[in-house]
Amino acid sequence: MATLKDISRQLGLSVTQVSRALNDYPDVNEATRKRVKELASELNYKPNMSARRLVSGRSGMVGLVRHSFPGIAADMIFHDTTTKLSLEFANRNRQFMLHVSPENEDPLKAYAALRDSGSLDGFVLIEPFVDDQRTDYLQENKIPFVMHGRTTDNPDYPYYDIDNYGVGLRLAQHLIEKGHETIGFINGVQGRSYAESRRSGVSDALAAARLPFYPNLFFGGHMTEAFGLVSTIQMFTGSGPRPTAIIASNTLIAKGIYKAAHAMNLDIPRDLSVVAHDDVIIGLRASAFYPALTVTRMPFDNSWVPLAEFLCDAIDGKPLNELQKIDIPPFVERMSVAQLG
Amino acid sequence: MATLKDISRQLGLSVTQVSRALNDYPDVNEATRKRVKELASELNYKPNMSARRLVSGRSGMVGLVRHSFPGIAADMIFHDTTTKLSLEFANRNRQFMLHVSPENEDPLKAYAALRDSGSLDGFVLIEPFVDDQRTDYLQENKIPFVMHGRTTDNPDYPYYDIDNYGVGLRLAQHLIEKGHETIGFINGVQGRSYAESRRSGVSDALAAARLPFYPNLFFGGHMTEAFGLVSTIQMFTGSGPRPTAIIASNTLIAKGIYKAAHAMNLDIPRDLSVVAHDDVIIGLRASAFYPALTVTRMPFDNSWVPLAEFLCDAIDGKPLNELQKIDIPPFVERMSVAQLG
DNA sequence: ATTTATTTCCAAAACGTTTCGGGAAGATTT
DNA sequence: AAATCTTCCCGAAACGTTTTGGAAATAAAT
Repeated sequence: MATLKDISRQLGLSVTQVSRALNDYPDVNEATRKRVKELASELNYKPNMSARRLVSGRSGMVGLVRHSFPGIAADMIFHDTTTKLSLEFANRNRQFMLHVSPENEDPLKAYAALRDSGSLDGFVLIEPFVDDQRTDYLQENKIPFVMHGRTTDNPDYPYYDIDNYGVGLRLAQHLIEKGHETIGFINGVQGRSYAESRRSGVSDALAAARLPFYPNLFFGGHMTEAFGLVSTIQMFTGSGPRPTAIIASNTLIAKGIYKAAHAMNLDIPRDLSVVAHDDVIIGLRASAFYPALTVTRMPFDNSWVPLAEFLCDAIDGKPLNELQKIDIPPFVERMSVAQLG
Repeated sequence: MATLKDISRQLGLSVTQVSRALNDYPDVNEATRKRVKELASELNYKPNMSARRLVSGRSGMVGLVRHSFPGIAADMIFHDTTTKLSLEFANRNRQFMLHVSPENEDPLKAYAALRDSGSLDGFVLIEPFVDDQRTDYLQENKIPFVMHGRTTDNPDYPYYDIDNYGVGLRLAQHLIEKGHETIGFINGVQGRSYAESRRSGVSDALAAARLPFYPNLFFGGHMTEAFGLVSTIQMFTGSGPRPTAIIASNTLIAKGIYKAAHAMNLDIPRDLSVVAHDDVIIGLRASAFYPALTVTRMPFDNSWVPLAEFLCDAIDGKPLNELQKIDIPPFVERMSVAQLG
């Protein structure tokens, strides 16, 4: 409720000087600064954000836009994302807006509307597709953003990602080293860039070993336990070759594979080997699988700090080369792979 | 980027008149209004929110504050709440801020800081306790809010709630009518107002039938499947009387009861009857239990529209009596209760 | 004694909108 | 012909900051 004017009046100073005192400008007497700050905290002065924004052109707010869809309430990873990002931004004195847009609305419209109205400084983008329209649009309109993932190998915008190509490569190589030749792969949704990168990695590893990539042993879809289970059963009931090992794109899928193996009386790893990438999803520890699951491991939680930091820095105009990071998930060998031959 | 001034200059009008034209004031010629609106949309004019806020004193933004805690990522109901509320507010042209405050921070401070800085018009409060500090604080500081639930029976602030006393009463009465005399109750966290109300309902129903309320058959805690399972087993392995029926405060708990019964070789409903309140949590349909679960039923999803509406209306100054609503969950009898005696 | 720095301050403009108090022109009533 | 409505418009103030371009006073250097 108290304004700069109130403080300046009570202290016999100008509004200017009060503002400068509070913002730690050098050209104000230390004694004055002290008086100002004391009175400010006594009056419980809080700068009016709207006024500050109006003059600075910044809102101090960042946002995340997502389409509503029927299963949104069940999307734990999205939930994790929103809460953790909100916390990270709060720590950086930025406010976090969650905008869930109606299903029928153009997603790009939401970005523009939020930015043009001056209420948002930038965005966190999640779940990129290989062919993603948002990056072009935002770049054209000079709207700052940071991407969780990448659309291409070496994009010209801020991002945090993990080496998904390496994940696919490493997991496949491990199975190959162990003598496997008929390898299944249950991946994430086709078109999602992380999924395509992993696919390339797997594909290149197989090609390098002159092993075939069987189309009927490859599945792409939403990474749930049910999807892993159904896909595994299809691999074993179809007409094509049966796999001796399966690569899972996350631990939920791996869980489904374990359940399918159990249902079909297959022993892991004797009859079927399994490897996966482990995002360290809550309530699902790869080391607690039986037998313990061999994985590449990189917690999702490692993303939030760089994402928040990069976005804040991007808004503040830091150069691009300091706003990009790729983590390489270490490989953790456990008990879920058998040596063949 | 385009401002009122740009439009006024191009049209040879005053800024005033352009503003009034766009805001549908009556004292502007229809022809003029049309010209203005056309040019505005052609220039892709979006009113600057900061400026509008500065003069109106409102921000057009509402928020939800929650403490971070270790299990926050697993809290599906909270996730449901945030996404659905964000959507509802977006539909009402309000923006939704999610503020997850650090664990060590005073929650009340966050409310004050957000309000005083003029960046938020009001709050949605969730998960009230019987002894909740927030309502007093917010009312004292004249900060608008709406409560999901109630702290007392007939509070003087906007809220949406269900008749939790009635839920407890109805479920207990049903078991009593069926001849049950030794009834267990697995409730939500003690001190949460919905849990205390249900407890009163159950307690009153038992008292009216002159039946005892066994302390060792009563459990209160976080409503998870694990909690239901463990509590049930404790009821049957303790030294006190064994229940013939259990009331569960939600369907997750009921699921735990079913699992415990299965593990202990108890048949539902022959050896143990179960009733529950059903919030219609995603992925857990009471009608798909085996045997189908008898419940009082009121979807959580019914809350979002009144909550969003009440908060918007409260900010706009509507009278209190139009901002309160209590839904009464209908009773749905299925197959999980046996007739005794 | 004059110039040159340094320190500490301020008035005024600017950001983009809404709102208040009129005012001019034309139409309608006395 | 004068007075009274309508209709349509506008200038100026206000909201609370930050920023710009100095200015006054004192200290230091010439």
